[in-house]
Amino acid sequence: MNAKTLLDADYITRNERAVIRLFYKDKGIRTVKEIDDFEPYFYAVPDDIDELENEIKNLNKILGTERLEMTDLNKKVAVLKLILNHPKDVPEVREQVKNLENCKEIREADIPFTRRYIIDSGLVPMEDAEDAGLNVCAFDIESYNPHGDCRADRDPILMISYADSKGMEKVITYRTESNKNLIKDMNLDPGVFEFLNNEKEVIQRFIALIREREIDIITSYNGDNFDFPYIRDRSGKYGIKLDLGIDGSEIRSERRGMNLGVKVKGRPHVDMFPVCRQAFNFPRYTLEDVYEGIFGETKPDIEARNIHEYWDSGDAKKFKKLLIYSLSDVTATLRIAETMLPLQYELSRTVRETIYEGSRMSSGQRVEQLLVENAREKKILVPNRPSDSVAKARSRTSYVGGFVVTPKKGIHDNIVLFDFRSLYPSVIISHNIDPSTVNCECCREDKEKYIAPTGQWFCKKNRGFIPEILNKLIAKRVAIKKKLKAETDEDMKKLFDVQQQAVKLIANSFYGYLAFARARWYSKDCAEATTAWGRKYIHKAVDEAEKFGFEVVYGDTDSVFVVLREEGE
DNA sequence: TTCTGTGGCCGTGGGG
DNA sequence: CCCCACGGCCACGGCT
Repeated sequence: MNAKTLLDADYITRNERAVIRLFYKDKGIRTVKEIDDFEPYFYAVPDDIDELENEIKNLNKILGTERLEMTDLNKKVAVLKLILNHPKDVPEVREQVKNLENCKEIREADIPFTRRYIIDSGLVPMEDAEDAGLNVCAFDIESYNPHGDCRADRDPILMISYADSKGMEKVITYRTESNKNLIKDMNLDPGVFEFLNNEKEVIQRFIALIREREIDIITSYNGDNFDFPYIRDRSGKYGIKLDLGIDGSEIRSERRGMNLGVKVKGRPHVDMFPVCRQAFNFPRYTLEDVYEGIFGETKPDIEARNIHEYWDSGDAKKFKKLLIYSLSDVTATLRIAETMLPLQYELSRTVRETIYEGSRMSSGQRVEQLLVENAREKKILVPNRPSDSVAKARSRTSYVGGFVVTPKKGIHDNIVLFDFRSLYPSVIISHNIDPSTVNCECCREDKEKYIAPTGQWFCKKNRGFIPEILNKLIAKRVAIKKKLKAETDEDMKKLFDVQQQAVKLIANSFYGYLAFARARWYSKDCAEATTAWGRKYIHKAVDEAEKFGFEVVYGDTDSVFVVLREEGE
């Protein structure tokens, strides 16, 4: 309860200026810090910097310019930093500047304002979250579905279940003609099961609970695309504002790829469905399957499509089953959240992203975020995102094949799995694999360079940006593991373990990032060189293993399965 | 209120 | 005429 942690950040407009708001939990108290002296900016790469500066003088909404020398891949370039008054002006101004005669291209004009602030200020969201006494809750709704699928314009919410990290559990529902005579005979704990008069009261009670319990993190299972939109739509019907934000603002849905994300201001909503889908490799990701996959236990379940029957049945046993099912869904969600959040906190801290964003990021986005942050320190110009057509063309190009060993048929005992994904970071570091060092002019005639099996060479004179960051990450992991070994306190051990896991996850994603078609720092040459060297070392390891009587039964880009053959077998 | 997924299939059209 | 590069379109999976 003694620490201060940054939960969320946004900006508002005051007197036509953007004001950043930082939502903290500080020694158990909510605080908001406002920053009113940070201005949006981006860079223009000129053909002729004097001419460009002249052209820009004719544009409105630019507060000022600054000449800077920055690095673009392996070249030094003079750029103009354009400082604006308000982030909303960026899209318009960047189009104008892009079209100026002396502007070659614009850079870093697509980094959202609050993210830019967090990067530039060095803030670490979720720092010390474990000591901030965060109140976490989970919620889940059941809705009426006599027509099969339920639709918020037609079918009411039947109950909202709630559970929080301080031990409160609730199923909030309402009396109807079919259940009113059952309730008193059901022997339910009135502290858990609340029967109100109607759906509207249920929603109001839910909102009140989030506020009264001073919830800091709201978790759900698919709340992004089901529960929150559903409650919001039903609230609208009754004229209730779903104002769960710490500042009294309503929840907001935003597009994130093909799905939605639901944002609650200052009280981050973390949806466990996308988190689990990314963290585990299960055939299905229903709450039931994920719960069983993680904990090895089944939970009480009823067929979702029959919920309306349980509600309408007028049968005490059936109705109770529905209540218990609803409660079990929310306690399962909370348990999953409590298991998954520590790593999510750490991943967010590692890439310095709010937990709302961090918990919804792909591994590629995490790597990219880390690179963008480090680029600033090193005065490196961040490459632009590829256009759709460039990304599509990239993903169409074929790659030199990975390491493949045709599976040996049969059932094998004593299988040992060698995972080579963890090999790639050291391959990248030790051969200085980077978009700025590949086939560099400075080493063209030089014998002293790293030459990949695929023919590309990598600079030995200048350290690449990506290998440097990766090296820092690996060093960080070694240091954490050292601390973990020496630690005796169980809580601290868990924290260190999560820290090293987060670093490992991100470090192991660098190779995939280089091959990722939408990456700013995409490099086919680098990706191919990495796997080619990787294959070389795998073959070496396999040959060694075979000398000692092991046999490779299956292999792919990432791993090799080896068995030990007995003498004479 | 600067940012928006990804991969596969299929029809089209231009170049060899 | 064939091939392939390109762009448009669709589905994916979870909640009830």
